[in-house]
Amino acid sequence: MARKSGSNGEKTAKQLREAATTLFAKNGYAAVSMRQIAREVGVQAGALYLYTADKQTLLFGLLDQHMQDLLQAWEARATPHSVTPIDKLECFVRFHIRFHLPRADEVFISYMELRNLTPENFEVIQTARRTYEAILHDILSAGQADETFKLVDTKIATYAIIAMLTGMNTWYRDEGRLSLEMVEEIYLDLVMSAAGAKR
Amino acid sequence: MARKSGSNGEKTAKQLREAATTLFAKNGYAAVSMRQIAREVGVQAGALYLYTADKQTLLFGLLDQHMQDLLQAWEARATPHSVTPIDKLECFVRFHIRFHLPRADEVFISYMELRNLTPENFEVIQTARRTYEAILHDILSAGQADETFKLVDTKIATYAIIAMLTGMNTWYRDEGRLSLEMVEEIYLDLVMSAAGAKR
DNA sequence: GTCTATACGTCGATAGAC
DNA sequence: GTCTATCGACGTATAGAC
Repeated sequence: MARKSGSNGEKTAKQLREAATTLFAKNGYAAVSMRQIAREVGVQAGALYLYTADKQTLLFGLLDQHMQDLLQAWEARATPHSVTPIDKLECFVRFHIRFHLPRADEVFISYMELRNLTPENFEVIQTARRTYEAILHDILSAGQADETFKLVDTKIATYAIIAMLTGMNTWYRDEGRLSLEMVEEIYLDLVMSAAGAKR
Repeated sequence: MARKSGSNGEKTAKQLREAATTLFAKNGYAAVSMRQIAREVGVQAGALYLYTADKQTLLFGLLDQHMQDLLQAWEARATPHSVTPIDKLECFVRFHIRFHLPRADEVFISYMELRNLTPENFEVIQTARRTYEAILHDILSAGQADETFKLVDTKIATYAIIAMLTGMNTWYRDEGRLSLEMVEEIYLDLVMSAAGAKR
């Protein structure tokens, strides 16, 4: 119920998000026109405005959804508080890779199109990003406190590890030399070593 | 000689490159118009075409210059072949940070605007980038061979280390908590640990 | 819900005066 | 070397028919 007879609005809305994600990732927000998106969806340009107030809102919706998905996915799989910092760090690394690797387009635009957000929208995304960074920073701080990690600066280590992990999306290809599982082990080793963790 | 009387073309050419770099970094290639750039330079839009064939050539020129500067700067300070892998890695890390940190805008557009290059221009930049990556990869491979480093995969370690180092540009501010020298030491420690180097 | 038609602005690039 | 003027195309977004 509550569905209008003969309409397929939900399907169109989904197609719109998918087409926008793909096109923004490939060509950039500013370089993609509403006409292009409409062509991909299979409707006329004017029809898109039934699903988004404007182009900016469309972009923000994609980024906001991505960040919410990320934080909710973490909450849904967060390890109990009883585990050691090393276990927590391993959990975080594996989570980060498994979440980000299959979402290349979303991750890409979430980093590349930040500057195309209005200041208000930018702040919302930045807040979510800081929340995510704080997860890793808390783990590193705890490990630093009980001397399982040896870090000069936990704040910079947080940035460095996230940059290292996310950089994976720039080179990883499904058909490539390495499977997802192998990539996970390799990065896990790099992160543990960088943190100075004894394993 | 060879300078036309009364002209200030060289100064304008330089201003054009600087304005384009700043604006592309801040707003993105696709979002910046030739009229905006002209306004920044202090000339009319038409006058820009005395200095660049078109907008694409302008972008490519900036990226190509940046990559050439990078590779030439490395050659100019390359350590003699006699040093150990650890010394070489330290040299590379310090070089990378000192080169990239003061060039935030150039580095930013060199990563963000790759997709706005024509395929031919993209290939030129990619080749230069692979040349730079090979420098680090050679160092890691040598250290792996003589067992000063302990890496699961030198190719991925290369990507990971460069991503980690370059990520610094997203958070570093001159007025921030840490000086360039301190950042250098912190990242050096992270890289050495990640490589499994005994120091 | 989707269409056509269109308002209205800006774009990259060029022509020709000075 | 720089200007003004302009071309033709394309941009976002809206109005109103169906």
